[in-house]
Amino acid sequence: MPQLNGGGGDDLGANDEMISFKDEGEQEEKISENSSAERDLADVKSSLVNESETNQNSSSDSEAERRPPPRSETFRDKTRESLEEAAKRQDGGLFKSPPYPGYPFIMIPDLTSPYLPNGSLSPTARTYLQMKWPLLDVQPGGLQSRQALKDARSPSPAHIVGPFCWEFPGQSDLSLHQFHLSNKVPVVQHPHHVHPLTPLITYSNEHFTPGNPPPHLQTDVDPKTGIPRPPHPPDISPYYPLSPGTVGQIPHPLGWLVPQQGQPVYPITTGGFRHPYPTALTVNASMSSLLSSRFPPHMVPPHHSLHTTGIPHPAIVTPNVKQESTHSDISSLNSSKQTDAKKEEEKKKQQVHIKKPLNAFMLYMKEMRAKVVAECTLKESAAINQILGRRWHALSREEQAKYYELARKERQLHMQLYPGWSARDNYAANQQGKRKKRKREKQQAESNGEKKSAFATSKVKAAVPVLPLRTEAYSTPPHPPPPQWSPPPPQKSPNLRLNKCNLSH
DNA sequence: ATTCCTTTGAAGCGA
DNA sequence: TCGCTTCAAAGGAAT
Repeated sequence: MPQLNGGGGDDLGANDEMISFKDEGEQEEKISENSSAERDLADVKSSLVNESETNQNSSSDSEAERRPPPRSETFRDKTRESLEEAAKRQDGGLFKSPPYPGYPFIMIPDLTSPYLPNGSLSPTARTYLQMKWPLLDVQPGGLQSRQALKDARSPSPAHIVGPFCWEFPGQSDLSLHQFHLSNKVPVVQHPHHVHPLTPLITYSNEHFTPGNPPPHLQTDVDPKTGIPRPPHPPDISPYYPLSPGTVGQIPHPLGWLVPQQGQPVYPITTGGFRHPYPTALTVNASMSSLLSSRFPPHMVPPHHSLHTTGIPHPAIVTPNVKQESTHSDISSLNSSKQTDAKKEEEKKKQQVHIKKPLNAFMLYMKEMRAKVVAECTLKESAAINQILGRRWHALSREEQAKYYELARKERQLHMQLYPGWSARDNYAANQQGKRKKRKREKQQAESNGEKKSAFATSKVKAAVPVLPLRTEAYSTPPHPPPPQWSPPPPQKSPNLRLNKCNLSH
């Protein structure tokens, strides 16, 4: 693990960590991105050659099919214009425009040591926290930034890192930049998607339901206990953000993504948050005590999917709750209550699923996915992940180190939260070797000469357009690839579906 | 409805 | 210790 200069000690910010994201670093970031994009491009081009040679029968008009049909721009343009105008007016300059359209506002400042030696948050960390939790009040030291943050908490969503995002029915494949506001967060997001600016470490976003009432309408009472809760869980790291059940306490960054809610999530309450990870990588005392009191040392009982605040922890997934409970309730009326109770118990046991902490790459993916999606027409995660994998390798050591460090803290916090948890638990939980067999079969098939991945030979691949390629989503590359650019590492399984990525670079 | 695909990294497990 | 496997996320596609 590379040692990061997390100290900084400079109240001006951790410059070393901001290289890629500060103003001048934006260029570097662009270069980096362009390099990776260029490399992607090169790969894709070569793939194109190969594919066009070997797969000439592939459909060439599928891209046209995939494209949304031309439609009236009036509403969208008007909306965009008015919103842009509003955003321009309200943009206090806190968040600068990204290098190019389609580049989300992503800043990864010094994650290793967000605290300055004096104990205060470094500006970059503040920015990061602010980014991750736009509504979070991370007290800055400077008056200016304080004011900026204050502005950011103003009721205007345009201020905030806030991705303005409207999804129009049938426009899921829109050129995203058409929706960008001043902050240009290129997200057209399905309601259940996770915005790139949401905390990286959201173990489970599935629970987030846009239909939740706005926070200010929430009764701040624990639904289970009926005991009033503090507005913010004081001991929960924002990196373990509140899962859906928590939306009531803390406005979710995606709050404004759901226009139909119509309820602004502002103003927000301040304070209550702490450092993303407890100082010195430990859960603070109060949290530890809470954990120790609520979490058995070896396993987390089902009801402990609720966190110390009664908030379900994002790492705990309780799928398939749905309406089955009601079914069972009904059936319990007819059948033996005891057997039903037993069944429910077993169900609950099965439902509790503490997910693995995300590794560095997963964190990176989570953050960058939306960006790649915005840059390309790709939507298939498999293809996106290929690109992300390349970009991951294209990252500098320092940049990767940030994610490694983040992942390390993630694991530590996970360990603190679930002392008895083991990855093995999730092994057994799923199908017991099903995939093992499949993979073995697959490998066997590969060894028999079937070298193309199933995906590559699927209908999807046939539908992947060779040409033309969508160009409108990409802007002209602001910078040529850096001279130090080096070819990407060999891919495990090159996939031609990357062709769907834009090649206009 | 479920599984696959695809990526990297962490962790488990058998040899 | 080594090598293999699973699982984290993601969502379209395939089954």
